[in-house]
Amino acid sequence: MPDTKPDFDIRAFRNALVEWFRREGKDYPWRRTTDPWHILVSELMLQQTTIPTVLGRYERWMRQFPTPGHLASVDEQTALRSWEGLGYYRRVRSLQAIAREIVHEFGGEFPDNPEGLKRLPGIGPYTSGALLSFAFNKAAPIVDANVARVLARIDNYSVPVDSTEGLKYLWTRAENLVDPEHAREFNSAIMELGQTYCRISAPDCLLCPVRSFCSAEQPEMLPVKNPKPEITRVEHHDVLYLRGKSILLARCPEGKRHAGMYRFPQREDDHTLSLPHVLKQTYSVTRYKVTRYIHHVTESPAFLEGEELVPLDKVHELPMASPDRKALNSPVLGKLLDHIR
DNA sequence: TACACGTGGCG
DNA sequence: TCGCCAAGTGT
Repeated sequence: MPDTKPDFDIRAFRNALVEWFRREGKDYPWRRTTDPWHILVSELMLQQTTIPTVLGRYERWMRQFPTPGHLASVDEQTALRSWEGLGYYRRVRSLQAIAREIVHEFGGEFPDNPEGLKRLPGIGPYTSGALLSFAFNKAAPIVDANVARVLARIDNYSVPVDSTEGLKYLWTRAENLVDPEHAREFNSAIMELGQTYCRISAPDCLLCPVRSFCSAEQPEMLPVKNPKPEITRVEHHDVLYLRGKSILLARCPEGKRHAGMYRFPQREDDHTLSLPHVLKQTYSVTRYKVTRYIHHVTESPAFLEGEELVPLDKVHELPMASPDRKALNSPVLGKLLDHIR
């Protein structure tokens, strides 16, 4: 068992890590607060998203929605629009659902225990631990990709970290290691170690503050992960249809990708496909590599479910996924739109 | 359990 | 150009 490794001095490990963090830890906006609302926003933004991306968005979001009440009171479209470009839009729906629950059910107070937190949508074991430690300084474990890498290397652990067995091991190990006296600093430290010295490629073991605790023989080979699904190429054909000073857009249905967001209407009929395209885009979305053609349609198509004409001066208010926003802002479409404005 | 869910940066 | 990856969760 991980907690019974004979020559591993847990207290010394905690001290080395926390002291390193106090010396060299970075200063992020979300490390300057213990307000659970601020911590929650930062954690949801940071899920599968890089720190530079979040640094470019976090403070503006907090100015717009400084309390749960501010997000609870706007409509979903406004919330989605504010999240635009960050991806994984379910996160902002969860955030708004949580905000409304905090305001209307919990009198504005966050739960400070794992049972209460994990009942909230979008909060899993990682985010629960992050809130408990970063906001409430409680000795809750966290395991994210950084912690998994650090722990796998420290223990020279070669079971896939995304397997059931691997996850169980890592969470148990994280729970044993977390410093009960300095949970906030310890969890920040172990994550930051994974981003700096214990990085994925070319780890800098010579400068690592906990190198004397590490068993890794070939750190660059750890952690082991399960293989990823293959990439599938797909083609989409969409239409640009303008009438007066409006554009035809489709609202994505609930429960599907980009739910609640607006996109160019899709068509697969032979007539549409026979028209020359005004724009060709390629982009990746999860396991798909998409080639998307936008055809300029001049005769009114039959409107399908969820499609509506949107005045061009309102388009900027609607939430759109990045490829659609980029298409709309592209020079070639811009020229067409300017022509009728 | 395996897959869906976005995006941008980097080697 | 391409594959990999990031402070994961829901189903």
